[in-house]
Amino acid sequence: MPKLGMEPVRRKALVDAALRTIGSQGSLDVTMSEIAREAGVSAALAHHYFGSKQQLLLATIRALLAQLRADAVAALTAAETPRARISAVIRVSFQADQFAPDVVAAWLAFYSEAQRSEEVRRLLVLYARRLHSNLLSGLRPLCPAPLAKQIADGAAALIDGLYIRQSLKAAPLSIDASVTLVEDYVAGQLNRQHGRTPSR
Amino acid sequence: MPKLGMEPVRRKALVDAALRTIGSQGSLDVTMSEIAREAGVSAALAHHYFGSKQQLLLATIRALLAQLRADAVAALTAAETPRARISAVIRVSFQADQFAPDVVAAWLAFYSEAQRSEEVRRLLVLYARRLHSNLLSGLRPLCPAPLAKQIADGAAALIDGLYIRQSLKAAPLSIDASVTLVEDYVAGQLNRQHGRTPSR
Amino acid sequence: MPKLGMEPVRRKALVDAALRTIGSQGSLDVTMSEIAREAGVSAALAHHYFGSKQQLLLATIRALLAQLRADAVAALTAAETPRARISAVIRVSFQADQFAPDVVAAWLAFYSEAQRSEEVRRLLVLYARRLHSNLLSGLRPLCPAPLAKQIADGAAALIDGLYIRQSLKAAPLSIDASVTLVEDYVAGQLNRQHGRTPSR
Amino acid sequence: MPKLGMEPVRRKALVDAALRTIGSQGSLDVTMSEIAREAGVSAALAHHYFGSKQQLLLATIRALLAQLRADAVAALTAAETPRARISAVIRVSFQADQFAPDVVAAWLAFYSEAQRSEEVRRLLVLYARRLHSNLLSGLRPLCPAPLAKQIADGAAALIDGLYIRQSLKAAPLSIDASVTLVEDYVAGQLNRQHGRTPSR
DNA sequence: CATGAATGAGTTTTCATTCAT
DNA sequence: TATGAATGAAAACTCATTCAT
Repeated sequence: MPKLGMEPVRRKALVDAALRTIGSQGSLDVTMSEIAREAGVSAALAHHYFGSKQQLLLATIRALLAQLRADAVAALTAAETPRARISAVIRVSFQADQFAPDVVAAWLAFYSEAQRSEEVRRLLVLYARRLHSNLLSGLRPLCPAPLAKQIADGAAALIDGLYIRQSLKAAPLSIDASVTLVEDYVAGQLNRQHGRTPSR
Repeated sequence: MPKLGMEPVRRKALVDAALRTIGSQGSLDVTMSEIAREAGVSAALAHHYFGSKQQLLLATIRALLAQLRADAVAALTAAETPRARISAVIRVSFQADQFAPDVVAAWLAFYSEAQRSEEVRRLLVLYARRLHSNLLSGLRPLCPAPLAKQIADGAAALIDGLYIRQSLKAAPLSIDASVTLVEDYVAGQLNRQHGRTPSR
Repeated sequence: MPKLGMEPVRRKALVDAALRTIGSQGSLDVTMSEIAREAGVSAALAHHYFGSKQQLLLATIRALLAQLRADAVAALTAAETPRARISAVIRVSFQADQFAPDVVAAWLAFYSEAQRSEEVRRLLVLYARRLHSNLLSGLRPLCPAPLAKQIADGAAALIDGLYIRQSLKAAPLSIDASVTLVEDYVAGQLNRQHGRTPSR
Repeated sequence: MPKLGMEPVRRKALVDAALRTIGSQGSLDVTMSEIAREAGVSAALAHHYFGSKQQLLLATIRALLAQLRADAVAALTAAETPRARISAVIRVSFQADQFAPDVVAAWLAFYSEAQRSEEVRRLLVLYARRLHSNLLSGLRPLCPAPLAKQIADGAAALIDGLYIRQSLKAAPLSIDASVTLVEDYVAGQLNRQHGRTPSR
């Protein structure tokens, strides 16, 4: 008995299933059948709704980024000072569900895919820019523009690097330690503006 | 025109071809045929010498890491002060050939593969440990152990993060800028030891 | 034009095709493509339904044995005296469709495969046991247990030996001659119980 | 330092290696490389001497049959009465080295191959005829021609059947029991000539 | 005499995708 | 809306065979 209005339900189920499957296998090399089975539908249905595996993958990445953006927006809205905005951005990046091994593995797979798919690349660049600009919005009031930009670059890289290292599951830093590391970086760099110029 | 003693020649040619192919496609999803063609031999020969695709891939990663290690050893040997050791490690990580888009793409692919292959994971963990300990060897004389460890963690993550961002090819930091970023991080953190304890 | 409920139809078609192909080639070294072509479907479909070549092969042997068993059961049920049971078992073993060159060739191939596949071996041992016990059920009322067992061993071996010789297609014994040979063996051995002990 | 007169040495080594390899794997699906390795030479050399895998296989069967024939000739020569000739033939068929699992497995593989190779078939037919005629030479003096032929057929089939059952390695009859079984068959049939006609 | 080097042809297997129902 | 049926295309891997040395 086909129900009406199933489309959004199925789409979401499939996107969720895709994320779970990719996360648990740590690779985009999952089959449509696996994803569909995980979602409890046939592979043909996944095709019906998304047209192709690539499209389902893109939808999945978009969903992940949308979630992250929503969390970031919420956190930024709640922050009352520039410094608090910075901390909010950092915290969101390491919040439990984003930093879970599955999700980290999925992120990695997406980065890898970005080498081949211009569209995936575009999405990740978007995320990178957003992270950068979110950090910047907190840093700009606190230091000169060039330094703010540099700190934002560094903090963003640090966050991504902690993700990648997390994916190795060896000597993994805890969420707290990760947050501390980035906070310290920002603090250290903000401090420097009053001291000597950068080394090297 | 078969010549004798071709085995090492072919092995190297295949490993090099694999790295090039993986780098240019940004994925381990390259076929043995592609790699073999790139190396100018038949796919059967690649199997003959490496037994399986997986083994050729492992040999490729090992070669990449071996090169990196050799460079690091050379750089560390030449360094005369602890501070110089740190800079040497940083510089090696961003030296032109390692930071080339192809190589960065290959790295990313390897990280992704580590999710599925215990052996690949082991190799990357090894690299991570080595980077960490190389940094530590320069940091230990300069600050208390806990701080040294933390800075090493941060610098390593920063390096990896700059790699990952490089792979997106958007707003890419130059080699120099990348080196500066890490140097500044280390400098900033070493500075902090005289101030208050890390935030949080 | 996909129809529903094709699975059992295809499975049977593939098993039949496998038996025909193996029989006509006299070897398990047939390709999935050949079998699939014979069944009028794609090789991919054969994999879809059986998972692997080995599984299709096993299903084929099982089908052959199941047929044989069904025939034996029917024949045994119809037999009214112990002696008739023995004759029934013998007759079934040489019934036209089992003794056809194709089927004999397939049997041979299966025996050969049993050397490598524990599962195939198990199936053939099962068949051997059944043949033995079917013979025994007729023999037991007619002579002491040890002799019954010996006659069953001999008759079973004789049957198998006639099969193997049949496969050479040289100086082939007819079905009737084969049946007579085994019947005579049984008769001769049953006779002996009243005479001297076995020679040697 | 190539030695002269190596040809017969290598040929024998390869044929022996082939028999061992086929026996241990229970199949003709052994590779030239395996055989060559077992013989301690390169696969190329095997080709050099035999031209093709098929030729090496044929040489191997011929060697096996030649050995069997030599044993039979020796045993027949030693036998002084017709009855003793029969027993000699039986004994040779079950002598330890022929009845070893490896050799039995090889035999089976050859029978299977006979379905595809006319040449292999010819060789096995030859063996079958020889066995038949060897038995006949002992039987002819003891009973009328038609019965002699029938007993020879039966004994030969019994021998082959015991081989095939041996290959299953389940409830295997010992060499002695196998010999007894055939002897009893012959004795029983020779006896019958004085009694009633065959049943059925 | 002997072999390492090399490959073409072939086989199993996987999978995204299509289609009729 | 949903799916079972079906396949073409591609990929890893194997192996007998050839050839130059």
